[in-house]
Amino acid sequence: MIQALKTPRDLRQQALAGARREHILNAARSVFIELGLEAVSMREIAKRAGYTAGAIYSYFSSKEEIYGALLMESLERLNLCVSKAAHDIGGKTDSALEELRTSALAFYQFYRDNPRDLDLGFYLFQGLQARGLTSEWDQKLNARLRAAMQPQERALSKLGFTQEEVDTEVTAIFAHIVGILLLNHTGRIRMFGKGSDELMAHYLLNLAERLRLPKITQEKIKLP
Amino acid sequence: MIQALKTPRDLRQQALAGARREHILNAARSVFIELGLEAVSMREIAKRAGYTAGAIYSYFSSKEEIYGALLMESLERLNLCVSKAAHDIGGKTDSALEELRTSALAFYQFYRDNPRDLDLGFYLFQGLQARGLTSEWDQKLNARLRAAMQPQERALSKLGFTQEEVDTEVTAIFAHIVGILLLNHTGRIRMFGKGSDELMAHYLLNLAERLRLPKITQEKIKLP
DNA sequence: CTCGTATTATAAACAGTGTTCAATTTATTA
DNA sequence: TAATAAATTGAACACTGTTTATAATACGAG
Repeated sequence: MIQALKTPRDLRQQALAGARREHILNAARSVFIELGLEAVSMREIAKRAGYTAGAIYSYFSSKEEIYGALLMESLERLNLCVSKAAHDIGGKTDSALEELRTSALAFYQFYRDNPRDLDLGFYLFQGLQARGLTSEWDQKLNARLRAAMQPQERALSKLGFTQEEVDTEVTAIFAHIVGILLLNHTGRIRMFGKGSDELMAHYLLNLAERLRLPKITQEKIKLP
Repeated sequence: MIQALKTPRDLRQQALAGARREHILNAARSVFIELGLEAVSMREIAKRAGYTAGAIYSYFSSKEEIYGALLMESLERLNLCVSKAAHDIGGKTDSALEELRTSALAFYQFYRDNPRDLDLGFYLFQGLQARGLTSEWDQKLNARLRAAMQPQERALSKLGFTQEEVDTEVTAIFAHIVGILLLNHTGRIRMFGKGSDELMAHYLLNLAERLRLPKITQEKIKLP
């Protein structure tokens, strides 16, 4: 029977299905937080949710899609964290540089203090499409990640950079912070006898000086 | 029968075993290069080596140990590549800054042009001990990775930095390059509409300016 | 050359994994 | 209450890394 308009019953069932989906997501998050990414299995998630492994596939098309949903949540928290920090400092100072530093620092601290979220990000962002996640997911996640950089972009704009320069600078800052986080996360940072906080502080200080540099034309440079 | 000294036969067998180990390693490398890290399985390696999966365990104690051996090879190539670049430029200029840039660039280019090696590094360096690799492996791999930074350290020393400062700077450079590579590798760099070469060029230029900065005391800074 | 010993490879099994699907139970409407 | 739709199961499938008893092979000693 074809039914174009949704009856009240369909709506109710849809809501219930949504709640069940959320319930499974909670179970997945709990096992992820407790046991870590590598230990997450469909059967373990199902056990905690009071289900059988197969049942989960009525609500998620794959395990990776669950990861995707968890990562989306994570990025949402990141955005909350960063924008809150930017807002707080915004009221206390009119220095765009301080805003930039605070936003960058908040980004760094979020992942420093929530290593599981870093796990998830590193894992899933490597080969989204390779893991069966559609490019729709890719775009959504990208958008939320980039949104977390927005306070920094605004600050850079205030500092007088052109849009082109803002893009370059924010990417550079992002790369550096991610690099520090990765080094710290993999323990490889001990290789140099440094701490990630130390490195981050060093970078933020240098940042202040670097942004007063004369503008540089990069067009001439072509790496071999 | 206890035999302290090795008989000629033992030596011969040991050599043969070594050759077979190398043969298996070659098979593993070929499947890794062709199919990628995720597609590597013991049975596939065994098939290419003309073995059965179980036989491999006479030569490697685990799959991760094969990865470890491959990563060690990879780091050896990296070292060759970087030190060659540093040596070549060393003859052409007496500018320590150019040496620094060239070494850093060579490091970047190696991984840009050999994404499989980056795969391996990212995968294995996350949780070496978590994957059953002994801390002996950890130390060896760390040493080879750090060795690839040595030309940069030497250049920084020439530039008059103290050992403490050299450590900080080389770690910062390492972090930044790794960050760029990760961004590029995961495709996340398109998020900002930039290319990794562009970013790297930008960084190397800024590097020139940054290193003329007045020395900074970081001790005062404590991140919350 | 043959025998007995070591070395080496095999094939099967084990305990997992993600995923699919026919069958069954549960819930809701007519 | 009967018919229909939705939700859940449990078994199966094709994998994975790893272990181990068994069989095949190579090799030196007599």
